[in-house]
Parts: sequence; C-alpha cells; structure tokens
Amino acid sequence: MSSGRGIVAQPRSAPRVPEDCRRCPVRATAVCGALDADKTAWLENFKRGDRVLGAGSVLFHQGDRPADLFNLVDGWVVLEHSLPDGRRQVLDFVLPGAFLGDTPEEDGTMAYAAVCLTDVSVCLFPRSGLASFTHAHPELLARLGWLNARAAGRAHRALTNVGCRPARARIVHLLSELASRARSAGAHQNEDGVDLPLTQSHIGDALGLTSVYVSQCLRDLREQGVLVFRGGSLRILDLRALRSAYGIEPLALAEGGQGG
Amino acid sequence: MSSGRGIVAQPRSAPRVPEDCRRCPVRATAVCGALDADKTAWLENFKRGDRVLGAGSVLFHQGDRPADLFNLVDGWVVLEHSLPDGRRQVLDFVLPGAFLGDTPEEDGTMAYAAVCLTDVSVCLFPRSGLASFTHAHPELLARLGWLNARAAGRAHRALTNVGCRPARARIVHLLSELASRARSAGAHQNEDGVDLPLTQSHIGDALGLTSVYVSQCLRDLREQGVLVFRGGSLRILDLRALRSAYGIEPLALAEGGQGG
DNA sequence: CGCGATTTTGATCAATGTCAAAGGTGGTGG
DNA sequence: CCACCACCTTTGACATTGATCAAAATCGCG
Repeated sequence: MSSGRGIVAQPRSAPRVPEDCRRCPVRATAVCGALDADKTAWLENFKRGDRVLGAGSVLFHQGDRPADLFNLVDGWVVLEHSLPDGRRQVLDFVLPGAFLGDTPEEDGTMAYAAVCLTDVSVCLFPRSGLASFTHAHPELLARLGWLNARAAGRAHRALTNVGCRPARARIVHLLSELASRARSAGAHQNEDGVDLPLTQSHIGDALGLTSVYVSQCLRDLREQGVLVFRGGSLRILDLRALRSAYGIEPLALAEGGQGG
Repeated sequence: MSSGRGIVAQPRSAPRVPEDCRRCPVRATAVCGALDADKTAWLENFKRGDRVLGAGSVLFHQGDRPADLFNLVDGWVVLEHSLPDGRRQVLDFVLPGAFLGDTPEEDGTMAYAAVCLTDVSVCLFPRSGLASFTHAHPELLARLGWLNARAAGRAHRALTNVGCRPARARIVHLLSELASRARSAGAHQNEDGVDLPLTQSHIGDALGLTSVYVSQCLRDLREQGVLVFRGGSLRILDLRALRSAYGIEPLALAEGGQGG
C-alpha cells in the first residue's frame, strides 16, 4: 500500500485513462511501446491498474520505497529533493510517457519526491514483478535505458544551466526547454502560448534562484519583450533575443512566438 | 578510427591492462561483470582491444560520434560540456568500472567531452555491435541500466549541490563524495589522505564557481581545520564540521581523516 | 634555469539573496 | 453573490556572496 501513503487530492476534471494499451496516448514514447502489439496481453496482465490523481498529490515521497512503478499517461509531475535545512531542488519536470519509480538508491529508497503539478493519470506496475517481467521481455530494458538516458541528459543540461548561466539566461533556457517538451508532448496551446503548470517558486527551485528574484527577472524579460510567463502560460516574443542575448538555441519551439 | 581522433598523450607509467576478462580488476562493478564467467569468451570476442592513454588525452570530444564504447579499467576521466561563450561545466568525474560512450544524444553525437585526468587504461567495444550483443546477452542491458542510473543519481546530487548550497558547502560536498568514491574504487591513499587528481579549476567548473573563489574557500576550510586539499591530495580533518557546519553526511569516508 | 600552468592574494564591483509588506488570484463556504 | 483564506506574485530597501581584474608567488617539468 505504500503507493497509497502519499497525499492524494481529488482531481476536478477526470483525465482520460487508457482502457486498452494499444490505444494508449503515450504508447509510442512510453516503456510499454517497446512491446509488440501482440504482446500487450502480457503487459495488461503485468499492469496493476490505473489511477487518477488531483494536482498536489504525491506519487511517492523522498525516502519512500514505493511498491509500484508509475507510467505517466497524462499530466505533469515534478521531481524534487529536499535538504534537511528546508531547501528544495527541483530535479526534473516530468511529462506524459515517462516512467517513474525505477532508479531507487542502493538502499531501495527514492532520493526524491514525485508531486503532481496537474491532475494526473498513471498506470501502475508492481515493482516486485519487474525483474521477472523484463527477464521475459528484454526489449523493455532497452526502452527503459533509453528513457533514463534522456532523463540523464536533462539532468546534465540542468546542471550546466545552473552552473554556467546567469539568472535571466537560466530562466529563458528552462522555459524554452519546457515549452519545447510540452509541445512535443502535445500540450495545450492557444494564442496565448503554451501552458506550463508551474509557479515561480518551481522555477526558482529548479534554477537555484529565489522566487522573488525570479519574479524580478520575469518582469525584465517581459519589459524587454523577450517572453511573457503569466498565469501558467508562456508566450515567446523574441526568438532572436533568446539566441543573441541569452545564448539559447531555440529548439523546436519556432512557431510558438509571434516573432518580434 | 574516430576514437583515435582525440588528443592522445603518451602515458608515463603504463597502467595495468587486463589480459583476461576474468581477472580484470573492475569486473565486479563494470558492465562486463554482468556476464557469467563462462560467457567471457563471447565478451573477448566482442571486445575490440585495449588502450592506454596519458593524462590529458581525450576519449571523445563534445559533438563526436565515437565509433567505440569505453570501459574504464584504470584512471580518472572527467566529463565536461562547453558552451559557445567558453564557459565549461564539469558534469561528472568518472572512476574505474564506468562505461562511457553509450547515451549519445538523439542525433548520435556526444553532448560532452571525456578527458583523462590521469593516465588511463580502457578497453574498447565497437558501438556498431552493441545492439546485437545486448540482444544476445540481455543481462548487459540490466547492468548498463544500473550504471546509468547511478550516474543519473550523481547528476541529481550535483544539481542539488550547485542549486542549493553556498560555495564552501558545495566544495566540501564534492570533495567528500569524491573521496568516498575514490576509496571504494580502491584509490591510492597514504597518511596524507586520498589522491584526487583534480585542479581547483575542475572543482570550480564542477560547482559553478570561479577557480579564484575556490582557492579562497579552500584556504578558509584549511584555516578552519575542516579539510586540506593540496597537490591533488585530500585530507579530511574534522568530520563533525562537515555535518554540523556544512550539512554533509559523511559517507563511507570515516577513516579517511584524523578526527579533530 | 626558464617556461607554462596553477594557485594565491588583494581591491573592487555586480549579481543575487534576504527581509518585509502589500497586492493578486482562485477556491471555498456561507 | 459575497467574503474570506491560502497561496502566489510583486515591489522596495538593504545585505552579502561570489565574480572580476590584476599581479605576484608557486609548482611541475624540460
């Protein structure tokens, strides 16, 4: 029951839960996509169930040994590590298709907590069955390795961002990357830009900045006409400025902004 | 030959090269240890050769698509990412038993360079054969996943260190972790402490600090009797200070210091 | 002995944190 | 529909960490 220990808020709008693995929206990128369609029977057998959680819910706490592994089907999750002095580091923002709960520490505990930023839907797999399941289906190991390698790449970029760039460039870089990931995950986007369900505190904790300084920097960026982040929605105004003034290579987010 | 493109300095003392995989000093922790002893014939067949490189050599550059994968048998390597403006982020320090060159980016290039801090010996595997080899021996995938998960853990700790801690605590944390890793990798240690083949610039680039500030901080730590880092050798003097003043949990390095 | 790389030191300055208080915002309940 | 509450954001004044610049000292090595 350890996966039930966390805080669980009721979702207000029920996100879609896949009924059939072959139709799952994240199948292409998620772990399960490594299995051929004719093996989904095995998969559905291994799977323990689906769950829908409200924003603010906790999939697992730092230090937990969760009994379940989570396949994120819909919604955003943040991974955060807390220090004894109360400081908090956001390690990653996690989007649909990710797999959570593998990669515990040597002692089996999780080094970070996983907290839902939005209403979220996941499907669950029993950790205990993982070894024998991957033994039967080694393709999963390759896919798992691929997912984890991508996560490691993000961790490296985040480290570089925090270690090498000044505050504004850090913020621009983080938001650019998130916007790009959000779109390729098919995030909601209207004429006001892309929805990024973050608070300024999340940004600060991800970047090693205080939330009040983040607020100042966001004002500067807005006044300079570079980007606007407000109410959880990001609009990129000046792609050239990203590159020239902040040394960010605009990824796949070209058609997000209005082009100054 | 792309693995030969890098800078290669001649080693001055030839580090040991394993002649027989069953006797390899890193077998227990390295990728190859995942294979049963009776399968080492397959392994030696897959292996492309050994190589000994001098300090300063480059295993691969950032942006390379190295033709080989590297199993680090002896010596230290640093992984570093460079930004267009010349800034450099040290992503990881790599010790014997590590596997390098898997985890390229989507486009097949490496996001970082791998540079030898000491004379180094590696064994090489052709990247092109990896898929079929792991297909034949899925145990390797699990081991590879384990190694990469540990690397990701280090990246997360590094990010937390840089994001949350002030300069001196960052340095103490980094050096503590390195000392601990060095000893469990069987590093050379005399009465002067553990050998860590780093310059202060490496420390700075790993921690997002300038090397001159690192120098100041190291002086402070020395004057406060916390630790001495000099000439590539670290001596930890006051374990309690690590915990109380710097919030570092002294890992397995207990018997490294003289205990104030 | 001399050279390049690294380390040290001191003076100064800019970026970012801290503290405190006020203003928004959305949700909840009457 | 309104009022309240928690949380988030904004602003301003001030403190401090860590960067920058410059020069000397030291070290390893040929």
